[in-house]
Amino acid sequence: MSRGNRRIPDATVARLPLYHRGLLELLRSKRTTVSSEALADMTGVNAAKVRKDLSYIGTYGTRGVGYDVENLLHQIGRELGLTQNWPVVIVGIGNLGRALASYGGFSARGFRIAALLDADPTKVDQQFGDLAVRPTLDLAGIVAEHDSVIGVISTPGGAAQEVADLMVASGITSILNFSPAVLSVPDDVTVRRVDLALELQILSFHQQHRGNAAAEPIGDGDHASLLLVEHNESDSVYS
Amino acid sequence: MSRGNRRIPDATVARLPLYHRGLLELLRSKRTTVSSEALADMTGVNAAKVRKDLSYIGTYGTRGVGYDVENLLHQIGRELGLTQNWPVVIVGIGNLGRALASYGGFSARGFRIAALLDADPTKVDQQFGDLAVRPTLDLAGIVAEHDSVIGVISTPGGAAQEVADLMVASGITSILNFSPAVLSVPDDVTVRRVDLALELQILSFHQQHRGNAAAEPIGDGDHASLLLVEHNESDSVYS
DNA sequence: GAAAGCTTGTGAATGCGTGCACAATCGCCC
DNA sequence: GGGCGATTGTGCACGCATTCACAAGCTTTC
Repeated sequence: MSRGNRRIPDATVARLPLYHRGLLELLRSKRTTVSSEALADMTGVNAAKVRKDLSYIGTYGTRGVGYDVENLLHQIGRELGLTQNWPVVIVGIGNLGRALASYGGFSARGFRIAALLDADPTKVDQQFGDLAVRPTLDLAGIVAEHDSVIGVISTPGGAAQEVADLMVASGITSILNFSPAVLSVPDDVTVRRVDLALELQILSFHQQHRGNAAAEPIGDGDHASLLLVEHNESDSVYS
Repeated sequence: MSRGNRRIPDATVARLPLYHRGLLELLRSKRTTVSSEALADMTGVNAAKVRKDLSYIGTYGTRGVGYDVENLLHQIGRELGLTQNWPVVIVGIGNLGRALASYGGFSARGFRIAALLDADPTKVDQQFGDLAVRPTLDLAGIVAEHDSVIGVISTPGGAAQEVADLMVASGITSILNFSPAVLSVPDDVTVRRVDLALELQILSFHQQHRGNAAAEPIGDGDHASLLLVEHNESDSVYS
């Protein structure tokens, strides 16, 4: 909407929050303008890429000077929809759900935790901060009370699809999924998945393929001794 | 090493853990073979992409039949280095650090939490599960005791670079960074960043650009009323 | 033992993202 | 008021990733 009419590439969307954070920092240190190169250094991005990214949302820079910090911050915030203070509902109040519930970074960046839900009756009514846990089935009612709720799933993998279905039925169209499950949802629903173990496994790959001479993998070439660590999802961060 | 001699593309590495998890599930349900299409359905990936990804690590399929679940699981696990039971050290025992410490998914997938560290003296010696929190400065000693430690940073953003420097100095070459800070490290160190607020902001973008008729952004075109939610990183998930 | 039916592995085409390089433009100074 | 240094915005070329399409190859059936 407004100026930037071209479609914004996904890769750019993923970096806009990075610039937003960098600009916030500059604002606090009273800088009024910033060059693409300075912003690039702060965010670990190539300077040309910064300029191209910003060009998708409009022409807010001044040649020979740079970008006005305050204005650019506002424009990016508007593009990202951070002016709206989106209500967030967290389903699954295990270790991770609790950590998310007390995460200052959410409320500090345009999000407001509207409710904590859990299907376990022994968890219902427990108090975290100024919110009490409510039964998962209250979801539809809560969504109806707010505009454009964003759903967060921090249940074990086994319950995730069920929760997602409930979210979709309640009218939620944006879901952040912390469970290892791969969710299937209608096309008009956006799901982002954050998988903690997966990230470690990717690191493991790099560690393994670095020259580091750590012990060779066990059972190389002989997979009779198949490693099969138990796969118990119940006593996890989710429950 | 061994068969797959070609370099494996990053995009493929990021998907291997997905296949690994899918295969684990198949193994539990006693399936002995699986086609690329079935695996694709389970993981939400295109079938041709599955085959190409797998072809990078070797030729383990049988035409007309599919892949042997047990063998493929072993091969992917070996490629990812999951046979090694990597020691993981978590620095920053706030809400998130605690959630990670009790995360069953880590120990269930080839990782073992070797130590919990925090710079705050009031946190030191607190017990979580069977581990006591130790001072951050013990890091070098702990790394020396183990092979190929993977570092996890769950401190507030302000302390992250300092912790990263300490990790690098201690010999750690793989870091998982949950803080919002952008770390600068030597080229031979791999850093992956998981930013919870960033994920929500990406969702916010999609929500905003969906046709949904939710209220237009406040202060459109007039950025005098700049949104400036307070940016207090101290009372967060990290502390 | 030949034919039919699957399924893999991969060549080739396409699309997306990245980064260089440079013209266009601005502010500043003399 | 003109020249100079700085910085943006973007055309273009390159490389990586995705997807299609199909030959190669295995198993089963008759």
